[in-house]
Amino acid sequence: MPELPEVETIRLGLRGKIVGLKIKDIQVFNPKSFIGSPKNLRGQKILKIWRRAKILGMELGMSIADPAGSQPHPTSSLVTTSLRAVDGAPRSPSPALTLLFHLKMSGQLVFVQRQESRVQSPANRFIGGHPTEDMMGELPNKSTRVIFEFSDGSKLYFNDQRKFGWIRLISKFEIRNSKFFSQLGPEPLEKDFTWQVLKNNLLKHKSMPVKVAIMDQSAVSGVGNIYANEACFDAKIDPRMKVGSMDDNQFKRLHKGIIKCLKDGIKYGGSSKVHFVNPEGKKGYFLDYAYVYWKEGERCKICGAEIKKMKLGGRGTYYCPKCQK
DNA sequence: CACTTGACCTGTCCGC
DNA sequence: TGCGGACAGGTCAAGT
Repeated sequence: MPELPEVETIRLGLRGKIVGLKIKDIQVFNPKSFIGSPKNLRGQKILKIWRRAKILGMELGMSIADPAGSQPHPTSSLVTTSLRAVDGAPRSPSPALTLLFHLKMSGQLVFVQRQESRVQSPANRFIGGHPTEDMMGELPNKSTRVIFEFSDGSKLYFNDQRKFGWIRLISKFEIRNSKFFSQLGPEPLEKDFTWQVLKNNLLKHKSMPVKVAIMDQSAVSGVGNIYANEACFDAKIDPRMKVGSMDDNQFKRLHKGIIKCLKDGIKYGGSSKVHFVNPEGKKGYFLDYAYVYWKEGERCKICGAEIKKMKLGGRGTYYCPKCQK
């Protein structure tokens, strides 16, 4: 599910709520959803929350004055093995830890204040002109895989119907050295993401349909199926077009289209086809403003032609046959 | 080597 | 009403 705009929406929503909170307890209902040793979390404070591609990170720390911090650091195989791997590296008694979240297809992160009722709250907030809509029922529900409880009594629910998502507790060191992070392509909303960078990275896959290529996270990070469809439409490029036969103008339009669609995604609070909700349990409205994704059989908002669907690289692909050539 | 398929899971929808 | 199959926004490994 969540692509860059959805993960960013979660980051923005959680930022003001959980930074500074101390983790009191954690419940793991599905072991595969949490990698690492959950008990290492007790007493850790959330210092910072960041996003890279579709990954959300929470930096943790113990305050010196905190009695919990003076407890022996429980052994985490993940943490200790990698620290030992560096010869001569001083072994910190309590390495700085980070929680990573990948929501994959159906993950949700919902924050609930202490004793806050989960009944429908008044629709008094607006995103993109919409009253926000509460999508959550009671929590926990049958998709709840992990619950974080903070010392002020508030809770963070990790719900994930399909169980593809994961939470991983690792050291900062491992992040810096992980193959996963080093292979990620540029952040599309940073200024070093130029059209030439996009072109060079995509040209690794000359014979690939462009829509499939921009979902390669090493070419540009954070674009998934929804925004790949919309970016091709915005750029007026047939999603089947081979990367190798694109000219510079098309790369420039595609570059612009990717950025525009991702920014719109964030502006409208993400896409909620089925699962996505923000940390308040409310849906996002990007799909109300989308041109092709999930619009098969509808009229193109630009030219009136019928939006078509096909399969490309195994994924549902939507396009306007008249606008995109 | 480039690209596709299958696997990981649960739930929904559609046709018979 | 029930059953089988296709499909769903991500990513990795295995296969062609």
